[in-house]
Amino acid sequence: MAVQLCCVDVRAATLTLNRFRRSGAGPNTFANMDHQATGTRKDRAAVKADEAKVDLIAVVVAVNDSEPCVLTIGQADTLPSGPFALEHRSPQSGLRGWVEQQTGHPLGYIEQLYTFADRDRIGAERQQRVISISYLALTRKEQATGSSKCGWQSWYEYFPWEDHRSGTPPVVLEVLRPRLIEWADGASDAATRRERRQRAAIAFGFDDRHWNEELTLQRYELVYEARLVQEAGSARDASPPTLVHSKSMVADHRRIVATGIARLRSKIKYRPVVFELMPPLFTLLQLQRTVEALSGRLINKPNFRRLIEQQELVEKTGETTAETGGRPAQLYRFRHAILDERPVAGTKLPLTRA
Amino acid sequence: MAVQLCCVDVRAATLTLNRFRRSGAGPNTFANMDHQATGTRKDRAAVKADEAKVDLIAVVVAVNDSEPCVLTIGQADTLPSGPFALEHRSPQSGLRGWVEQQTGHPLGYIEQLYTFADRDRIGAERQQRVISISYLALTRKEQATGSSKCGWQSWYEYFPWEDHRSGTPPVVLEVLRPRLIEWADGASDAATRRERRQRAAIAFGFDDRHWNEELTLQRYELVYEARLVQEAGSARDASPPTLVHSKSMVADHRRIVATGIARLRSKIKYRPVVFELMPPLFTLLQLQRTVEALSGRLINKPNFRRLIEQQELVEKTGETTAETGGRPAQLYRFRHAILDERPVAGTKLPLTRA
DNA sequence: TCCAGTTATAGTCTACATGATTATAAGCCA
DNA sequence: TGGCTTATAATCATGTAGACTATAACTGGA
Repeated sequence: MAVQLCCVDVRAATLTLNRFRRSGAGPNTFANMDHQATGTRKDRAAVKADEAKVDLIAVVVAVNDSEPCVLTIGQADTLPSGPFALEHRSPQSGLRGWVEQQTGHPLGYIEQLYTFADRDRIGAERQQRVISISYLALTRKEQATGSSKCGWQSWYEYFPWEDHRSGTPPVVLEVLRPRLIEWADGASDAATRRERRQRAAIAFGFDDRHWNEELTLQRYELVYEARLVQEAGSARDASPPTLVHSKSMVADHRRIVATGIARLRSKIKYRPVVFELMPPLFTLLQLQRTVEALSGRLINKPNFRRLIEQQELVEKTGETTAETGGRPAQLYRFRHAILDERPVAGTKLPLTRA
Repeated sequence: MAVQLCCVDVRAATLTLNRFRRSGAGPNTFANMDHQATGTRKDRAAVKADEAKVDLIAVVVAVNDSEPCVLTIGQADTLPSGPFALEHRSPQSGLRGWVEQQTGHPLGYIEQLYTFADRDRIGAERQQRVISISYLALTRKEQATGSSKCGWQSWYEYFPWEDHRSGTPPVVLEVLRPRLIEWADGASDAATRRERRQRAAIAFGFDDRHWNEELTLQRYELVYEARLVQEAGSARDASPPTLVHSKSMVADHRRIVATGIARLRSKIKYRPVVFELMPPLFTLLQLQRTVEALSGRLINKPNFRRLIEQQELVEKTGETTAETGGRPAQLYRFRHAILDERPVAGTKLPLTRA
């Protein structure tokens, strides 16, 4: 039990983990649906087995002016997505099509995030399962064709507690901490109380622990479980929860964004994916600011430069730019060749928490 | 172009990458099907859009006597799998059901590997897409209920070039290297020849490069592209390829196993998943042998012990065992508590290649 | 013109982790 | 008893990460 709980894939499978926790602990809309559905569906299984609708959904990320952004449609509360249709050659190409159609934005780098299948979204009319394959895409804003159908939102609008570039944001200690402690103490048995407190402390770095920027998904799971975000819903709850101020999204889209952030924050440390978000020419400080925007924490400048330069990930162009205010900076470009030279060339970054 | 090619997710998406390469270069069964199908399907799309069969498929791993094994059915050439049916509460539970039914083996730890959707498996009768969600599962052999329906196969039967515990295996330098060079030189243009040579050198550590055990999938992709494994097929080929001696599997199951191996080899370095494969009590050498079995390379003993002990991942039981031949060894157990104490407690292992 | 402020860039120092190696202890078996 | 096995402790050299300092080059305003 403990074994399985703890060793589930950090990246995204925590979802399953927490679903399990929820369904085991008290009334929850999702968990209930789960049980009901299981009963009624079994009869149908023989008739119309294993048919499913497959959705493709994208977390498209860009960084502009040191602000990491995610591409949305609707009221800035929906991720671009669409069904995986037979005419699509591959899910990736299908995703490109949907995103371009809905936002006018062409995609470059795409990587699969996670396939969500255990949430109980049932097809509108018939008893049908919906499976969502989520993807992380990296681009630059400028590549947009000026379509106004879409919007770029700073991802810290949805996760204000994730930005630690100017120190721990007030919301963490002033709002989240007391609320989470409240939530922890609201558990019926002592074991759960202790476990909840510890989870919160680990995820948010309470009690002299260090902040770990990669735990974005775990943190979202916590505020969700503690019903501090709108998506968690407040129906049938005796004590209406006071929400933490943050922008919400439809369905579980915010959770998917959290999954994407966590993946990206982890990945920039061992693969040179940051460059997908950079313009062709850039200064080292611009590069640093981009990494800082993504990871949500500041980096020591000399160390950053040293690491980047000694890895031969970039090369000088000879040109300089004076747009930075102070002494003109060298303009660098990404050395694409590095990817052919070294096995799985990593971008080591000075982001290893103490 | 180069950007996207190189930055695709190493873990599994290399599949897409290489599919792309193949379809761009010469006749290939898969690539051709791709094109044909795209044409005929488009008409149907409006009528019966986005319906799909979803398959669950498992790479179940166990280690016995320093031999890493994968659970198979049939002629040791098939992974346990089955359709994701409406009666399944979640894909994980569905997978557990299928594996237990087909092999009699209960599963503990499960993590999602990758969702394959772009390969052109079409439903037998009707034009229908098949999506496979693959999972990596870790257990121990003893947990089997003695069902004879299944078989455990050393994964080095399928990938003989992956075991470097007694140095570089002869097959690499004596067979693979010349064949791959042959294949590289068989390309029509010089650029492709150079690129192929470099890919082979990186993946297999030729030309004084270091062996990187995590590149299992890339290596399989190479031998597949060079048509050195049976799955690649030899029909319609002027020069019948000479196969490298290795056990093959149905469809793309071997590729899925390669994906699982790569994931596991990477994961044991930063998360304490090895313990899922260990008995409750074990000696440090047994633990080391297990890690060595998985990674396919030897580890420095004192360093391994130091790393394991200082991370407080294990604790002494006080008991000792004399079954090891020499001086009796302390029996340890995994400290499950560590998972609650530390954020995302990692198992650092002295496997960082120089 | 000079100074304050900004950024760029080079270099230093320390602590610690890693890799390689050696030494000693404790059992078995011939 | 001695030689074999393995366990376990300790040492040493190397390299790297993190923190810090110093200098260079430009802008804009007094």
